[in-house]
Amino acid sequence: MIIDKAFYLRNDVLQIGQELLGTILHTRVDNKITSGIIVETEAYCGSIDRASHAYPGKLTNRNKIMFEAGGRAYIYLIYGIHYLFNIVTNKSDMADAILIRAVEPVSGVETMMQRRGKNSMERITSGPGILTEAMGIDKSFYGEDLTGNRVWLEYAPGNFEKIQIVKTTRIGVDYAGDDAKLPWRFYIKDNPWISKP
DNA sequence: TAGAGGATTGAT
DNA sequence: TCAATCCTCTAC
Repeated sequence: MIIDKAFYLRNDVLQIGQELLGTILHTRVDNKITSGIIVETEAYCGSIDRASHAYPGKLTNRNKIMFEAGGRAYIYLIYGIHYLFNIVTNKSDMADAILIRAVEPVSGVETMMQRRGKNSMERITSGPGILTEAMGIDKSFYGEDLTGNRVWLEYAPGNFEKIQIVKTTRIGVDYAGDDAKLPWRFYIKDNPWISKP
């Protein structure tokens, strides 16, 4: 079952960040469908979180999609190299978003290995910058509706009930001072696909 | 309009 | 440990 708009529009980015674990992310690029179970996320809250691009409610040309209503994709380039995929949540003017840091490949594995230039499944989607490459996500997905037919999410019945969620600090946000210590990174306990330093 | 730096990765 | 690499933001 496709995850609908109401899921993303709730005013609780931390709750949504955890509920996304175990759901399935799909993309359709070049008529090829790739899918993966979301196993690692990070929450960013624009109004109170110094690690967020939208702190403190700052609207720029880059992050403006975060101020739209939830259920859209926020894509941006980091270090001039990698695109990162974020899910916008909450109602309009509330700049909350969730970074997808890792997925577990489910289908379209051949396509993902090909895009990553690898011969094995090892580490083809275990990191925010490489899962976008594997799934064909680039800047053209900026603002894409997450209930459309290029990228969408789906509930995986039973998954959420059986997983254990680990809460810890986010990665690469040392510049955010005390907010870098917030336990807003979530991942599935013992899952081999989470990103590793 | 120029300059600094980043929600990362992979090779050394 | 460190370079790659380019877009965005900020200040002049």
